[in-house]
Amino acid sequence: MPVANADIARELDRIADLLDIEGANQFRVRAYRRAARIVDTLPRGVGEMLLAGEDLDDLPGIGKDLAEKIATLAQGRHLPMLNELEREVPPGITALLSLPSLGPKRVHVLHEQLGISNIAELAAAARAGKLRSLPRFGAAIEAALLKAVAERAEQPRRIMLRQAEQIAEPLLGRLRQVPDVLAAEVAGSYRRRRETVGDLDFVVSSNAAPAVIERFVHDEEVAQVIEHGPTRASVNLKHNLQLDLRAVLPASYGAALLYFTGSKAHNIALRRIAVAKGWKLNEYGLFEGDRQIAGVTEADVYIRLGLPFIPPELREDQGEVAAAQQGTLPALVKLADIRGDLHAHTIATDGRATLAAMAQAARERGYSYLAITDHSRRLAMAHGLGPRELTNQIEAIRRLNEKSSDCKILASIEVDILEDGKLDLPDSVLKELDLVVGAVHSHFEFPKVRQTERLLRAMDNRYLDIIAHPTGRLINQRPSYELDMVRLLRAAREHGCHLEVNAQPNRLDLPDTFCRLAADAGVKLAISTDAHGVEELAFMRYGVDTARRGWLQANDVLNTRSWRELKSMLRQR
DNA sequence: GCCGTTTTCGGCCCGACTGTTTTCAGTCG
Repeated sequence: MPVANADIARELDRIADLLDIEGANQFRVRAYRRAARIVDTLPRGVGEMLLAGEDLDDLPGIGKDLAEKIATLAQGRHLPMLNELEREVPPGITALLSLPSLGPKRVHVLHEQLGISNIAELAAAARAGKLRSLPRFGAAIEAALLKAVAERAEQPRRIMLRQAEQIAEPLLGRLRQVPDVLAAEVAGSYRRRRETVGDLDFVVSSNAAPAVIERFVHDEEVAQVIEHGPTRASVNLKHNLQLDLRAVLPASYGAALLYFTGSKAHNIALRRIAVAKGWKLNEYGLFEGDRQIAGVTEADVYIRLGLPFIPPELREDQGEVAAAQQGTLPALVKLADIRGDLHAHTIATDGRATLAAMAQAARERGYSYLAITDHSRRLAMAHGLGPRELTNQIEAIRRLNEKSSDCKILASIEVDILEDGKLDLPDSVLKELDLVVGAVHSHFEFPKVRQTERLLRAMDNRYLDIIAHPTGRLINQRPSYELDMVRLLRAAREHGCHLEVNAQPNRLDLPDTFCRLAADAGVKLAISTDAHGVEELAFMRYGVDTARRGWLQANDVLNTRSWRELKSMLRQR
């Protein structure tokens, strides 16, 4: 049984932590952290890559030594080096690093001088007042640690992008109203449109930074000020989310926006380019000696570095810098490219709007088509349609299309893929539809091979056009079922079947990394909202965000096409 | 530990803020 990439990455991070506490060379520590991140973001399993005979040390940042260690971990074997480390440093000690103001140096001191190796021991020592006399400790840190340990149970986790929007947008609106604020933007993973957000990063352009910061820390949403200087503040919001605010002069706004949008790895890649040219890049600009040569806008900085503008969604150090240098950045799909929606429900099953209302809403969005995809009968909790009800709905759709022709309603279905891979409706019914969307709603627990073959079997049905929410994951709630994505993509390509990018904010499924893999495999994707009400048709933009993070261009997406073109790409009726 | 349009050795991204200090180390992003 191969070890999951995330588990390998965790081990590498643990090694980095232990080395760090031991006082190892910082660049060695960094190499392990970098390797952890690389493994964690690989679109494919390490075990799988090794079986295919691929060399891990072809990956930039992975050399001979780390390649061997990763291979060992992938086979579920122990690293002698890790055993060695754990003899010197108790393994549980790394948990201490998660506490504020505790880094490797102070944790090292705690262990050396007081023998502390876990959070309980730390709390006891803090209560006894033993920490304040340690070097580089004091009464303030001792108190902060006691407080942190007490609050540790309610650690906030990353929240979904849509939730973050609902907190960030009103705040941003208020910030832009402040007189001395010339411009303000939310940067960070929010601007990169990651599916979840760990904190909010606000960047402000102003000639009066201290006043802006001062005013902001008194905003009604601020629960606690963590730190507060003339150009920067960190606060906790009432929503239990941290917000970092940074204010710079207009001349530095582009550089600051670039810097705080990240990702950190992308920034490092850019700085390396700057250094190679003998320059320096920081949040104030690009500098030749003391002279600023770029930084008013982000594009400025990129151009001066010899690169085209790189959209925030691509800034993950996943090859975008090299692509920019070679002039092969993708022209990412845009919301305006979308011409219709291929997954939507009505009150016939679990939707909240009528067929007519959904059709009208699609027309108002300027769509050329909307597929009505109610559930099939197996999904009893959604009052799934049987053959007779579906036939009635097809009739109703035809009548609707006769009345109005500017937005075609497609007769479709979200048909259940049964546990053996058969579809939940007979072919005689499916062939009457304009489009067939299939989905897994049961037996998420199947092992990988069985689940994969179930989906391959479903694709054997010549009427299945699109597999909806292909991994089945719900963000922060339910992991993906086990699935061999490479095998699925290969089969989809061979069968001319397509996959969905479900735009529901808690699904975003296919996830971004798999979108990229799908496009590379030549599989076309439908970006669909799975709307259960008229307002959810607006979720399309989240699907487009995910697609853009997956490097998709308009050509990779089915519903950037007219219905005529799209129809010719569906499977033969 | 990785890596190479000056290098196979000697570099490796950069700065703000805090609490500890009496000039700065450590943490954090």
